[in-house]
Amino acid sequence: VFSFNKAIQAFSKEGQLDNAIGLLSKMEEMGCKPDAFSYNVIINGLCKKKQMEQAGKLFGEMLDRGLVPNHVSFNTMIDGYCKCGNLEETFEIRELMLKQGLRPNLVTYNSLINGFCKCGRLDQAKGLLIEMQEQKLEPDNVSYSILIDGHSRQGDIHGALALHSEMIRKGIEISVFTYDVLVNALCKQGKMREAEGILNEMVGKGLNPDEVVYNTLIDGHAVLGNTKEALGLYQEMGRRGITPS
RNA sequence: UCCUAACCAUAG
Repeated sequence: VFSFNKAIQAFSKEGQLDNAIGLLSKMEEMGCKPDAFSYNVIINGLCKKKQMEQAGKLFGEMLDRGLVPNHVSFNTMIDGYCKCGNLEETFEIRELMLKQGLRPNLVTYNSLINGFCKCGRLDQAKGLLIEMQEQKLEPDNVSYSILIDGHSRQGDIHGALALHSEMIRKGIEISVFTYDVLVNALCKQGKMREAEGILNEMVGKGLNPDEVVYNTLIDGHAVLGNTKEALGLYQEMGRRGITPS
């Protein structure tokens, strides 16, 4: 089963989902029962391609076969529906999940919060943040990155920065990824000085800025027509040993 | 071995 799952993973990664699905019957013939993992990988591939009808079909097939879906199975489906903007379906999945005796976990909430943020439904996203805490789940740096980005997309830079402060207050780790989101939020508002302040903050904390931070800053300057600054940052990235893509 | 977040790239 392990080997077949590896192969299914390989096909899925290449986007060759038909071949991956073909392996399900093949492994069956050879006496290897596909497990939830086998299905999860393929369903995730379909979700990434936004083929939710197919994903739902396979999910149903998994249940019909008597396989027990796990957190990853449900989270994958929820994320898929979120990415397609079909938030209604996520409630159905959540119900199914509870019927299976599974409580939403951190990834479930993060996926949902992302879905609502990307649809501009920030209030509901924040409601989910509260709900998860009521469930004794602590939001992590992913949760906050999603929300910071969500506020940024709505043009609410103050809300975004408030979340940054909240992370500091709560002692939640601010990763390079989170800094990328913050820098992007400021750049999108044309607040280049502040954005570079964040860059300095991360360097001050001993974190290594990555290529994305520089891409973000360079793009911010480019949009404003600040060629000199953009070029300066390009050179700075070289000095830091970052290879531009 | 499987699930969640960011930039350039929903390119006018």
